[in-house]
Amino acid sequence: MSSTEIKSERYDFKTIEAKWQRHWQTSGLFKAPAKPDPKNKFYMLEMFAYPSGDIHMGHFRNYIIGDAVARWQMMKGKDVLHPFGWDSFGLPAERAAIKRGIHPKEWTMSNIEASRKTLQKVGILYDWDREVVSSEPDYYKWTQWFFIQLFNKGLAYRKKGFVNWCPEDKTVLANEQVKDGRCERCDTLVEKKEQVQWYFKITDYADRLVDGLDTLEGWPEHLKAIQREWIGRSYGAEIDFTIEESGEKLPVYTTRPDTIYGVTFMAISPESEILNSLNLDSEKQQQVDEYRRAAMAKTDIERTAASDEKDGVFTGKYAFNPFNDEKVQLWVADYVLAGYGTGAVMGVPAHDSRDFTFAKKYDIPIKVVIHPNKDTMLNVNEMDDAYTDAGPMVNSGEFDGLSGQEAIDAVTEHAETHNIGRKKKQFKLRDWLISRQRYWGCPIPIIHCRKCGEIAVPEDQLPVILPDVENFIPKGRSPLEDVPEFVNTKCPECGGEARRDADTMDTFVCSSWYYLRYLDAKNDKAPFDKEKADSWLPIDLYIGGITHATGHLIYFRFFQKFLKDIGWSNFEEPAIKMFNHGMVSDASGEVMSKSKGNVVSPISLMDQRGVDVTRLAMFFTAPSAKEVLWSDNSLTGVEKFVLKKLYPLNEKFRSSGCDLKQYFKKSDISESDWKLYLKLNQTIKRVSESYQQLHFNTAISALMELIRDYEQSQLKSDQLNDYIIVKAVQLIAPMAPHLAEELWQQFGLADTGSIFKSDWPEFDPEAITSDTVKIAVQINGKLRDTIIVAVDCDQETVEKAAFDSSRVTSYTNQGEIKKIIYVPGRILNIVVK
RNA sequence: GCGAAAGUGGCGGAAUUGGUAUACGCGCUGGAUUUAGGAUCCAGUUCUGCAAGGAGUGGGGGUUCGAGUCCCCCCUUUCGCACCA
Repeated sequence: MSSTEIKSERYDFKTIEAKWQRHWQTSGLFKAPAKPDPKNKFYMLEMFAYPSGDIHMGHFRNYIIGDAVARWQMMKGKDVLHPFGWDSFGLPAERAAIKRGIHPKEWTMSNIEASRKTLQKVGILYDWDREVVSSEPDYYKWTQWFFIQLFNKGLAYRKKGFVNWCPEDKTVLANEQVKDGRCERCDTLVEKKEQVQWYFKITDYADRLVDGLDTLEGWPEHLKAIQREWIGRSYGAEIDFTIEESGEKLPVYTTRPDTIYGVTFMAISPESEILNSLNLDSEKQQQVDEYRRAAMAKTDIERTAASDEKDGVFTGKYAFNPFNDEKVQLWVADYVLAGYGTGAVMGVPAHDSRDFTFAKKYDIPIKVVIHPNKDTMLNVNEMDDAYTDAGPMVNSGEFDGLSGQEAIDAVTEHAETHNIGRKKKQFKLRDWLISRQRYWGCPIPIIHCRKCGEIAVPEDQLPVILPDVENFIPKGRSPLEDVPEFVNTKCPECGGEARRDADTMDTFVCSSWYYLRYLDAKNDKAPFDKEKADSWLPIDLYIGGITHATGHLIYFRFFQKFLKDIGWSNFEEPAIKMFNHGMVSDASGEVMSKSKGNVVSPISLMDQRGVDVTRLAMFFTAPSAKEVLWSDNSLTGVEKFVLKKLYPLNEKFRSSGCDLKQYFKKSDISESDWKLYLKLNQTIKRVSESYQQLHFNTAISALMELIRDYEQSQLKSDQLNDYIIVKAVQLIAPMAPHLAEELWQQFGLADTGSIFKSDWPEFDPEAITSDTVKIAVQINGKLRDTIIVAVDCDQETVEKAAFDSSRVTSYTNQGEIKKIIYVPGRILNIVVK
């Protein structure tokens, strides 16, 4: 007979778990009201999940945090909304379906079924009535509706451009989906292709996306920093250079207009259109064409890998610096990015490292126009890198002597008044490329008519249904292209022959608004009802991985802002608090993965040791934000605690019928009982604070201490005995819900309803501090003794008590007492010299 | 290279934010019980020292009566950005 079986005779977790999971579902414990009291609501949300069918330790951790918080908030009397749904469109489903030779829809739906059951088995409570499935027409109808709203405002548009192309997945990717020049999903090197694609004009919201971060006090600073950097706002000036002969304007963006007199060349990106209109000599033209071809054939990695290598080709043409009419060489160089600024830069080798490297390589003149300060001069021949800091301008005509922001402002102002430039703000953020050449996604609701152009599908004709097709294997162009009954249609404007857009949307579009659909999931007239949605918004706590910092977490903020602009919401930001939990790795710190064979399934663990034990073990191992190095040893301590201490409380309960709402009075109970009552109230305080910070590990250790002290004392008062037991069980309930609910019933309290409908314990402010305190007595800051005194004791009495100790006097006798510092209730420090 | 966060026993981690460092748990050591193993119970467990004592929160300096906590320099680790002009 194994030990587990012996234990389970007493704590039969399988029966208990099944019983309460059934009960919570049938009683609708987590059914949220349609409209809550906005001042007393809590919207708890974990990130939209792809239905993979199983659940790994990382998911498990994510979900139990959300579950514990939701249950806790419910006990605190809040109207709680805790919904769940499935991000079911996209590549993984399609890939899995191809592998198994079944349709993605079939695969998706059976996975959702399995995943939902798993979550229920883990005891995670959601309001399943609000479940959404992004690949179902009743959901993606509204994804299309959003597209059309954006389209109508000019925020969804098509343009030709160089895009990231993944040759493995045979689709284009957004900038956010390319990591280190590789496809985020399959790690294939991304190529560049010039194609017409759909974009969302997120750059229109760039300022608000940056500025809004300052209002998000509940978001981790680290995460906000990542977003700020990604959006990459910078201030500078655009300055118009002029091309020799043609006189054509060639504007450049610079953050350092104060270096304008140091320009010795200009460089244009190989992708730039300007190069086509330069009228180059045939020899130069050939060299330039060849360079452009070579540069564009390179992947981003190749182009950026050797970042200290800079190369380019001289075009044979010149441009004029509008500030001093100096003639400078015009180059093509692939270190200049096409998508940023104007796709051309002014080269200031003395004050920009990249320009410096480039100029050195091609013997382009270097001209110093900034000095570190008035007394330190730069000598071109001695420079081995550019001087990029601020400093007084020199060799700059009327601007000499100005420095820093003052210099920048003066130069910019000069440019503006002479109409040769202007103040400019730039962003690194690009528009969001949302079209994909894949089958399993939300169709783009646009009809292309030869006469009328791009026409949005009228709203009453939504959804544009994704047709059921046999052959959805990616081949480099949209599979829907080859479905005539889908593509061929009539123009809604003129009624003539027209074609449907055959691309599907990036799944990140689907997940940009799902949090709103939960608020009115069944609405077939609108994506949601504004009143209902605004009564729940914003999300009070949003839990998910930091990996989405520059993707989803920017996109959904963009959508919320857009909704506000079109009058569909009163809120500017979707989530007031964001929390990133740490990863779960194996015991040696390796990420768990199938190929490494180190994956621990939370499901089999829970089968063997119980859901609540597994939950508590995960909570206890580390604070939620930190990485967990999981080993099954993590279970040992909490398992003992549950089996030997917590569950056996049912035998210690005395059924005294105590009043849970009352506080005890010191005069009514014995001194030793009072001591434990103090411990209880300190524990309530500590545990509540721990929940607030999602530091469940310290909540558990506080409860372990309480139960330890409880067992060591024999309580005289039956009332207090029961009071402490019940409060302790309430305190652990959000983390170990089945166990707590079971004990609650065994205590005979179930008549009043679920433990999660009971009042979260409040500490008795009269019973936080004991009336005696231990004071540390220090000599010169070093602990020498401790004394116990009354809490309201004055300094004189404490000193007297301290000097009664020979351990203290043996030090004070060795010198003169210079000073005595007393921190009431804590420390007495005697300075001896 | 730039930016951010972190560094506490053998291990996971605590420390009311400047006030008794190492709570709670794991592991380990000794003892009890047991035919044995496992399980359980009791005691111990930062290092050093027989002890009194001394040292001690990555290293070095500083502020303070008092520093894991604040300031400066350095080292290490993790993460993010990486030609954004």
